[in-house]
Amino acid sequence: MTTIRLHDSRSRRKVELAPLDPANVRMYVCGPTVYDRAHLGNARPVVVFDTLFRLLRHVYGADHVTYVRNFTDVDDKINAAAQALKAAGDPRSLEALIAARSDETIGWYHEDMDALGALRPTQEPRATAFIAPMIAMIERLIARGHAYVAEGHVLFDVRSYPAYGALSGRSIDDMIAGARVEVAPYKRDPMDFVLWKPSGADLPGWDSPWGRGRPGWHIECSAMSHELLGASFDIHGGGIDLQFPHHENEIAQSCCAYPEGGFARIWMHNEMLLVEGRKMSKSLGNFFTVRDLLDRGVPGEVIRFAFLSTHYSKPMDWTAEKAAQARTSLIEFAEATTGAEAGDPHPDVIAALADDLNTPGAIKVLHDLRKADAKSDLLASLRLLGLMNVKTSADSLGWGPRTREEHDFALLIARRYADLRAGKDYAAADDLRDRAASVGLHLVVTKAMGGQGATAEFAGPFDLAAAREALE
RNA sequence: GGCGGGUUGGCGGAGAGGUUACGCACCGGAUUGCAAAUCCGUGAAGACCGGUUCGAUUCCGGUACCCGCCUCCA
Repeated sequence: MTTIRLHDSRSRRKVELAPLDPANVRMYVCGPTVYDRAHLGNARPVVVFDTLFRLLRHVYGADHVTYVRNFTDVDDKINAAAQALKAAGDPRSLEALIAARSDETIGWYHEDMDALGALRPTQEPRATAFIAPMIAMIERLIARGHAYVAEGHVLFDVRSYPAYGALSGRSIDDMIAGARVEVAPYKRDPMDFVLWKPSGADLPGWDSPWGRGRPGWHIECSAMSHELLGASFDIHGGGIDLQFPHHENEIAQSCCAYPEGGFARIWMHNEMLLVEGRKMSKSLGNFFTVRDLLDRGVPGEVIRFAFLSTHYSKPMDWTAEKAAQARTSLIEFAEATTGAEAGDPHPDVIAALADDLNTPGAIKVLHDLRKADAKSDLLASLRLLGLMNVKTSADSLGWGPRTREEHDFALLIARRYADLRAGKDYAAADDLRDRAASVGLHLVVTKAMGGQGATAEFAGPFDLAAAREALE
């Protein structure tokens, strides 16, 4: 069996993945807060851990991997969005408005991540469906002396857990010296964080032993991973920006509630997506959504390939140039696999992925396979990476957001161009090509159909009515 | 201020203490009705300063610069 080695953020070294139960390899990845469209940065961990999920399924069997990714639907930004609707006169209850907003956002998320070729995780729990387990875990933490009640809040006592800070390599005292912690009079230690907080009448809340309130951010992942994966599991993933405090707090909660469990064995963190050299983030306002890109005609497959071309542990700058290169490579692979039946992924591709998900190394092998004309190995290898799973070329490489009519029209013109060339009426063919170019349709000869094929690509804005007039 | 990561050829981007990464672009050649594509080939690197070594871009130390976290974030 293939040995998978992964870089463990906690021990800061590459370790061999030795599943607790090879018949059920378990992975938890922090998912989105569902209040708006996912931005491109949100998509990076989705693609990274989807690739790992695919590798695990390949190695251990598709039915022997459990991948859990949560939806955070308890959040002040969602509350704010719902309150704004209510203030605008929406008659529905706050709870109904929040549920509607979450449902809508989850729908968008699925659409957009599907477009990137990401498989749906085995389970996608919503925080609101796990309030009872969260309350139970908080009670357990209080009972074990790791949490305390103060002014309607329940707080985790970081001093009660000596290993606090181990994941992110910092000490409580160092962090306090940094003096950027929230000061609250009811905290025993400035680093103590909220497990439960009170909700006023204008906020969603659940009854609890500490009154009506809502959970803090971190407890949901601890509670849901425990419910769905157990007290210990194999891999926990997320963006590096979650390493502190989110993951540190998860560890503290889970390990104090269930010290015999040990929680996640391997911690993986993907580096950030940059735009113009800066992290894409909500607070910087430099973000655009996956949907923006898809609507601009960048295929999801191109986005995925661009992500895979940089190792997950390195920051990646999103540029138009990178997208163009990804597209070029994908077109080559699409043409190289035309008509092929998928065989097995090439061992070198597996080996590259098994070495801490070395996707750039895997892409190098793809190029080797293409040059060797190993079609079936290449196709299977591409699919293992989540590429070429849909009909390729036209649909996946640029025509996606076009309407059916535009698509059909482009095919018609390409067909006509190919026919003219086949009839050696080059003057008419060239004329058609020039006129097509003038309305934004790029006609190119392809090797399909014995060298008699042609394809049409949309190059920028396209006006179907004007094109019809010019070409028919 | 504390902690963590990075710096590779024109650009993107890996591995490995000594033998071609790879892709894009460029250049030369082949092929082609024209465009494009394709094929073959050449060249080009590892921030800076020290150390270890027969040999370092690869290990160790330092310097500079960049980025991230410490505040919602993937």
